[in-house]
Amino acid sequence: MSNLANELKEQLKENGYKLTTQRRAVLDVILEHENEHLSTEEIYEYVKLKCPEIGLATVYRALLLFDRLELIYKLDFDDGCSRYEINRHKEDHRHHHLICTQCGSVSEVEEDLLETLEEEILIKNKFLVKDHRVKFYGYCQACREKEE
Amino acid sequence: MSNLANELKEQLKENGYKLTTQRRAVLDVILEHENEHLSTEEIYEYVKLKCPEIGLATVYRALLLFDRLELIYKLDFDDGCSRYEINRHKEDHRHHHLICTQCGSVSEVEEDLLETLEEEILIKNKFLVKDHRVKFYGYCQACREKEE
DNA sequence: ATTCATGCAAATCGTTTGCAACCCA
DNA sequence: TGGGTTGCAAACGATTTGCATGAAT
Repeated sequence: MSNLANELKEQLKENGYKLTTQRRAVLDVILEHENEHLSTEEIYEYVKLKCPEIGLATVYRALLLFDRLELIYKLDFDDGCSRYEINRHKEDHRHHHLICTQCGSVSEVEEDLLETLEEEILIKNKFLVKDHRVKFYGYCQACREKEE
Repeated sequence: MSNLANELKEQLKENGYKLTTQRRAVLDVILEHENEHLSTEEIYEYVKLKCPEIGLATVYRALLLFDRLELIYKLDFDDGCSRYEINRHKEDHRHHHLICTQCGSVSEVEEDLLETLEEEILIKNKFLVKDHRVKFYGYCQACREKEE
């Protein structure tokens, strides 16, 4: 059993949940497709290759659970469905998304320069920021080159 | 007719759309409830006071149109429905949202300190940022005071 | 008059839920 | 064994669409 599988097992046990074949399969698919921002339906299609009998509802339930346990992150790229990525928050691998409004591609930035802004917010708004989500909209390199 | 109504009329005419009573009513409601982040259903309820015969579908269609014309902004606070606010982008009144994960309240920050980050993104990622959306999650003042 | 917009109801889509059968701890 | 978990199908809620009627330019 891999490192991550063990970690998952522990996380589930701590909260009184069971490590089932289906849950393993769902997490494995997300891990095998890092940076692809798979939607629930896409995850379902991939999981079916390993687990042909799995139901869509089970995938939804697994994703809901992983999201609550903060193993994964729900993303919203305004395309009408939920997408997910592994939560690397604890390792401080926070990143933001660059969404190209021309071709729809999504890439990532590793930067995190929001600390100063968060300090200001605490002072001015008395609001304690614990997390943030940032989406940048614009034109990717490929689209900009095509434009010329 | 107010400034904004005129602006709306012009925006619609430019694109070959008509200024109908219903569209006026929808925009008026959003304007009359600034900073309230009304959901479609809430907008519908308010609009019915002025326009009792209006159908929910018409509200959806008006909001879709205004969003495409960038008169309004669609917001997503993860509560399962679309919310909207007037787009003050052109006036550079850009703001971000502070979402309290305890009580669910949403407030606003006027700050915009992302320019430096956007410059860096252009250099490192060759991605030209035209717009961005930022959501901060944390604890509002009221909830933090209750905690103590 | 023409063309676009509306209201209504039905259709759609993503997601959730109830329940009997099932399986991990 | 027993309570969490699954698969299935039905239910759900938000949003969209088809169509005949109605209104704005």
